[in-house]
Amino acid sequence: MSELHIYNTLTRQKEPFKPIHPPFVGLYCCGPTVYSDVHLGNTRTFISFDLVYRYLKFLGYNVRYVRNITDAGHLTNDAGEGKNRMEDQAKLEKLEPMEIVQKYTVGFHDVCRIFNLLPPTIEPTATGHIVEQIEMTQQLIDNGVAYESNGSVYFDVKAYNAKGNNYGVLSGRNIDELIAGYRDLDGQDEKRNSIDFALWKKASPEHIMQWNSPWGSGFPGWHLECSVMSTKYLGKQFDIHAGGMDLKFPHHECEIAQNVGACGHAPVRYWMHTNMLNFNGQKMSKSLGNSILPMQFITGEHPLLDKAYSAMSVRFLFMQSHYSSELDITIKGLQDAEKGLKKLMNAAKFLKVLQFDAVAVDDKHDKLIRDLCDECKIVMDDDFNAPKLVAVLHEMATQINIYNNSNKKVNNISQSTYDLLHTTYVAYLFDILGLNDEEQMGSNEALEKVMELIIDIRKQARDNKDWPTSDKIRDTLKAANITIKDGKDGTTYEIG
RNA sequence: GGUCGGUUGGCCGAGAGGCUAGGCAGAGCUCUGCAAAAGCUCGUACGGCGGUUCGAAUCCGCCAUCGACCUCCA
Repeated sequence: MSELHIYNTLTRQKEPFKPIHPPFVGLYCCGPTVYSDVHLGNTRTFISFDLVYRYLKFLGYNVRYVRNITDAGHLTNDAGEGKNRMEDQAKLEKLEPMEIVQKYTVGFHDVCRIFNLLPPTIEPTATGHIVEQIEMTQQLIDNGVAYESNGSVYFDVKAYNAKGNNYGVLSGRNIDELIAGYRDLDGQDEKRNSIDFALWKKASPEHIMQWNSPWGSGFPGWHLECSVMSTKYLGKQFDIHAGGMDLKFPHHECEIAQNVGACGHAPVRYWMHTNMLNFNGQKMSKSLGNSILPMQFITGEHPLLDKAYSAMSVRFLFMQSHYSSELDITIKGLQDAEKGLKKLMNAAKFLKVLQFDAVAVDDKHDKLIRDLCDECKIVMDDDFNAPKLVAVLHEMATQINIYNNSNKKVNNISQSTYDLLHTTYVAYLFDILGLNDEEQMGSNEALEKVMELIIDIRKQARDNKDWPTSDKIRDTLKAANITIKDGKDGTTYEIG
């Protein structure tokens, strides 16, 4: 039996996965900032860790999956001065900050549902943990690695390193080089060193989102909430921390420093980072005009898209590349994914109607099927290798199709192998890759009855060799986006 | 400038010192009133130059090239 290995970005190697307190596993993923729509790259990360969550559960672990909602406190330097994003956006749209938060949180959850993400077991918000953030800030001051300055509190990176710690362990940076490379930004004069980062930020009177603290009225710094919430729900040391590669520095680096500074030891055993998403070879960004929202893929309403693509096609496209690889989305890639997914779903349908009828077990073929089933676990155990799993599923689909073509009889493998094929294919395709059959989901009874009738009428016409009528039905339906499929065992239809 | 990753067949994308990845496209075939759909079969690639080795796409070095991060960002 293989065992799960995870590529740990902290140690830069693949390591066997040993939970701290089996069978429990703590998994933390940096969630979205709900001041605007989640974008697709963000979605890729969440889908990647949905896969991780699903697979850990499949392996029998009792997983607490925490994914936060950042609804306060992030700073932006766009205008040359520190401002609260939530507040900026609120002014633009003339809404209350919490209205913005609510709107985009709901939108985020819609996207999660459509892409078939399992909800995390806890989804804490930053604004719901202000007290804890103040407490951790105080703890860091007490421990001598943070200082108050003009109503704000900063993490003292040099003092932290002087205690034998290493700010830069995760991202491979060196603080002297960082200090040398920093450009001047407003508010730097409050800091002892340019690399010090805010734990608590003083709020000017016009800030709408602010809370009282021992240092005056203000709001928490960018990195603090994740340290606080992961510690609160997963403990001072937990198994897996996940996020996008671009969060490695400074966000995750700061998180480590905060946790070590407050608790005295490293918080996370395995760090996992997803790679970036591009569109037509370019980073997806608003400024380049190639940013497409997740929902726009579903509706097809975007100039760069030729048509609508289902959420499952997009999810499948993601599953065809490893989470740690860059992924370039193209129209061709979307089309390919659509077809590949359909093939896998068709095989799942065929699998349902196969009948077991072992006339003579062919040991060689029996082994072939068993090996394919075993391969599913082996490849997933290898750092969640979804693309390879997809390849194995395709090979299984071919075997299923061969049975389907031979009178739907499974006649050369043992009953137990047949059962294994059945459970394995379904488990990995639906439960682990998290794909579902959208065609089936979209079906409704009334339409099915109508189609049954139409197909029957067409059959009569065909039996009478009334080709004009039969072709008219086929062509008219085609124009209505319904494809008639004449098979060996009768006619079926497909929407789309 | 610093840190870290890529460069695989027509396209996408895994793998990794010798053993078929897989998908899409393409070709052939089966089915079929025609077509479509569906299915089966086939294809032998690893940026360049050196080196290590019995053997390298896989390891080492150099070069070229693309990109990410270093500032909010998944």
